[in-house]
Amino acid sequence: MEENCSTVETALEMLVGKWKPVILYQLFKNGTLRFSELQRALPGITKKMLTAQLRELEYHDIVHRKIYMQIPPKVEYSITEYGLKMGPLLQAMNDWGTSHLQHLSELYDEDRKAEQAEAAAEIK
Amino acid sequence: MEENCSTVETALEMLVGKWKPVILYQLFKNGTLRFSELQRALPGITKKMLTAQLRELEYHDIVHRKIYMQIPPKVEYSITEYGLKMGPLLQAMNDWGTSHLQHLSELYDEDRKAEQAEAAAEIK
DNA sequence: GCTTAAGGTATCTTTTTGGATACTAGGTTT
DNA sequence: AAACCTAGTATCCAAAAAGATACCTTAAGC
Repeated sequence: MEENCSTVETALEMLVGKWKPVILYQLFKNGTLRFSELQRALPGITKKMLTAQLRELEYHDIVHRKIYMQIPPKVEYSITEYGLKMGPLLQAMNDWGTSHLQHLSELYDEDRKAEQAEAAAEIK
Repeated sequence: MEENCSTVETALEMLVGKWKPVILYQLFKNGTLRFSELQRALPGITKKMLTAQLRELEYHDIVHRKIYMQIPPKVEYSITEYGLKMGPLLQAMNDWGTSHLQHLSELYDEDRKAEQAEAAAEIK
């Protein structure tokens, strides 16, 4: 590991904020989506948030924004070629996250079960 | 990738919040540190924040808290055995972050250079 | 000539996060 | 008896992030 961890934080910037992971997920899955399609795919997101997150991803060269000059407007978003390189990292994070969820449930479900057993014993 | 991305968010929870990466970095590097040693290693962090971050890491079974019953108090923090398994993921994030920083600087430094060249051309 | 459409921006309010400061316990040192 | 030590809590306040809502554009359709 490095002397400081600003690089980890850089990686994190790409993913923090409640919406970026799911935006990336949608774009990785569907290839190309219009603004309104993304909005529909992300129940509860506001235009402001969606715009802000997409602009950050665009700045970082992860997402490409293609504007069609027509009215009503049409804008399509997709993962850039460079952005595709994030795939393995996202996959690794997803894998770790998956097994971590299981770890947590084993950890705390067992506590819960133990408490229930205890409670049951007291009733007797 | 999975149907939703809550697992990625789980992975992120372990790392978001300005302090967790550097706390983990210190503990991975040094093995075991007292509360006050961590505080010294993290210039600017308050006790409140340090405590909060450590408690979250402890809840997730990433960090172990060992209390010595003595006065003045002594508490040592270290990465759990389970937590060590995060090492490769942290490394992968660090690697991606490192190369991404370079990518960004290439992207935007070249713009700057191009602008400077343009400006120079206009002066002639 | 009013409405609808898409992709936003502007403004305000709420929520979340982080920080500053003061306080605690109780044995040891001065 | 006062001061110091460590590992915290408690309370209050500021800053940042997120959300709600209204508004803009310009062409087409009714």
